[in-house]
Amino acid sequence: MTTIYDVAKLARVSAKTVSRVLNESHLVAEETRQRVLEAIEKLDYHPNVIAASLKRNRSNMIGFVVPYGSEFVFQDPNMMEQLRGTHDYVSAAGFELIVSVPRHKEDALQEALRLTKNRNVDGVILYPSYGIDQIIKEFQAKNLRYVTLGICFDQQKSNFVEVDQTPGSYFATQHLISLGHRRIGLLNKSASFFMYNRNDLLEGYVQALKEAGIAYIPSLVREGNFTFEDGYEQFMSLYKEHPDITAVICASDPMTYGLIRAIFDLGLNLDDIQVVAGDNLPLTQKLFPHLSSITNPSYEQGRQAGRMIVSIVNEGRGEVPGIILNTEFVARSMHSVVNR
Amino acid sequence: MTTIYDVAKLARVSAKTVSRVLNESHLVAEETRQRVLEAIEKLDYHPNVIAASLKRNRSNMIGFVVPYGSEFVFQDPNMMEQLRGTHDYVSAAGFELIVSVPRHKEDALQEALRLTKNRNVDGVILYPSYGIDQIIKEFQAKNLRYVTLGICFDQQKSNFVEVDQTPGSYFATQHLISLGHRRIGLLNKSASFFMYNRNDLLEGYVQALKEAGIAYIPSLVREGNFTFEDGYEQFMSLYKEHPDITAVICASDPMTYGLIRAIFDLGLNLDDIQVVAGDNLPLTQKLFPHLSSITNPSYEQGRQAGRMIVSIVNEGRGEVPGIILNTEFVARSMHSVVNR
DNA sequence: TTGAAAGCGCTAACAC
DNA sequence: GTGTTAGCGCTTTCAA
Repeated sequence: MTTIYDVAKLARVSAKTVSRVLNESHLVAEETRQRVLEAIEKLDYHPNVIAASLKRNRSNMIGFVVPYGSEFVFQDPNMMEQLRGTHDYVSAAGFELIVSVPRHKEDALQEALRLTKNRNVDGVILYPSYGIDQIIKEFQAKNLRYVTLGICFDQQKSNFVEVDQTPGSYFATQHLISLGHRRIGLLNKSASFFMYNRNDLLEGYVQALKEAGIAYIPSLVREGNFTFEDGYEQFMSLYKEHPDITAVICASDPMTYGLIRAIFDLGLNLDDIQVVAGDNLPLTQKLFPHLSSITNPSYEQGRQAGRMIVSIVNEGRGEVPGIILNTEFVARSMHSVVNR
Repeated sequence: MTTIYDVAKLARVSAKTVSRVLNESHLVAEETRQRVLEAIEKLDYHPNVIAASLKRNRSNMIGFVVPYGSEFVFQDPNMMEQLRGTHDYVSAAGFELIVSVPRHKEDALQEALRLTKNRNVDGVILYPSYGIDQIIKEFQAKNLRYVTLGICFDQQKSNFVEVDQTPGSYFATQHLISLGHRRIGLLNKSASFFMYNRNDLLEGYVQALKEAGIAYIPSLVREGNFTFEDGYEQFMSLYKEHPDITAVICASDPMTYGLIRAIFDLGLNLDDIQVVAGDNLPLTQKLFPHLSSITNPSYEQGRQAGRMIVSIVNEGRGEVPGIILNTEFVARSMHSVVNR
């Protein structure tokens, strides 16, 4: 196996000079540099990054740790968008991305700690889930690098990238009201996903209703865990209780698919119930091009988390201010109630 | 930072004994072992995997390298299923998984070589794409570890996990024929995806037609790159040329979605055109529960590739026999032509 | 069953 | 602009 010393010998310089050419070329005389580069080329030399990592105490790897199990993660298009955003940023910044989905979701946080403490990675991106406040305290106490996708605990001021869904649901509700809808359902995310966060989707919905002078009826709001199945079942139950419902806003695209399937199974179609999709994913736009949608900046969220962890690692900072991204609303349909 | 020496000192043993407790506990007296474990606990010691990697010349990381760009990869449900299969196997075997999607697809193979030569990873899982024969030769010459998802070149006998799509398309075609269909379209994968492989989807289709005494009409077969857009456009063009078509078989689920969208946009529905989906992905089953489908063992393919690369790395073998997985066909619909 | 010493391949200090 | 020396934290002879 060819090492830096083989290159040094062939180029008639010291190992350190080879190292300089590799890492800080500008500190080396051009002539020497060329000789070294030739030797590298001739020997097909590839620096051993593991050795460099040991010396530098830096692995140039970032961990992406998610709970919920692999069948959820890799099949959830939003999580894939987040992962994609992180991958793109982090790899452009010269880091490798380690994706880790622990077997049991309870292990996720320990896994993140393990990756970091073992110096496998320079920092991790994490999902808030049960028990994370303790883990974050440990990260902070030990000065380990982390960023969370969402807020972990009350008063958290730093190291998070959150999405505020208030604007999306507010404008969606407003739009539906302007089309004449009065009985508007909301398939909300479930309370267990809020962590210490406010119930933003509901807030936007309630505010828009209030401004229009429409009574807020709690039973028009159902909760689910972002899945197809929840979307299906919650709408079935919602429709049973409120057969006069004319529009529904969804918290996620998978829920939207479940809702649409339920609509078809009830013998209805998308003209009977006005649906607002939850994420505005490419696939949803293609499959159901006429659906209005809340947009969810998943890719950007992952990307920002990547940017944040890279800057934390590169600049040695322990904390950087948290970021809040906003949802938007895209109107695509003009079906009003009276037109039906 | 606490090292193995700190633990050794506290436990009043040598560093090597601590190392033994960590790696080969059985060679240490139980009493000593307990003392060491206590010290590890007390100091919250976490072995530095980078240092161990350097010494062992083994990183315990596997690379998963794909061409096509991140917006394709992370949005393609089949690739995610493969990734999931690889992740699950590889992480259960004690490896970390590095996911790498080069910016430009032309860089993918160099990226795989780089990861391996730099000792970032112990082995890589690769997609065959243009120019891979050369790269594989380099892997073989330098005795580097790799597995390909599909066959790279003529006569390749080892280190691949391939899927043979003949059975799926054969049974799908047979099924449609038994329902009375005679004009059956095939939205095939494009020739550039075959590599040195045979055109298996077409083979199964042609054979079933032949056995039923139905003429094979080449213009009923269209090609696409597995995408929604290709499914949409190819069916539009197919239907224009063959308005008497009554059934279509798809090479992938994304193409199936495009096809279905095209059917709707033409003012037809799923009773007019009998559709056979391409992959039998969970989402497809949920969205279109009545669709018959070819099954594509993507998860298993990824898993087997993981198993293969792990055994290559662990047992130091350069080559293991290739594996060929089969597609199947799941009949879910009984719409015959005469019933319409 | 345990330990001492050497060294994996690189880079940071410090010389020159 | 370049080289020498030491050492990152672990594991591997080899000896006791």
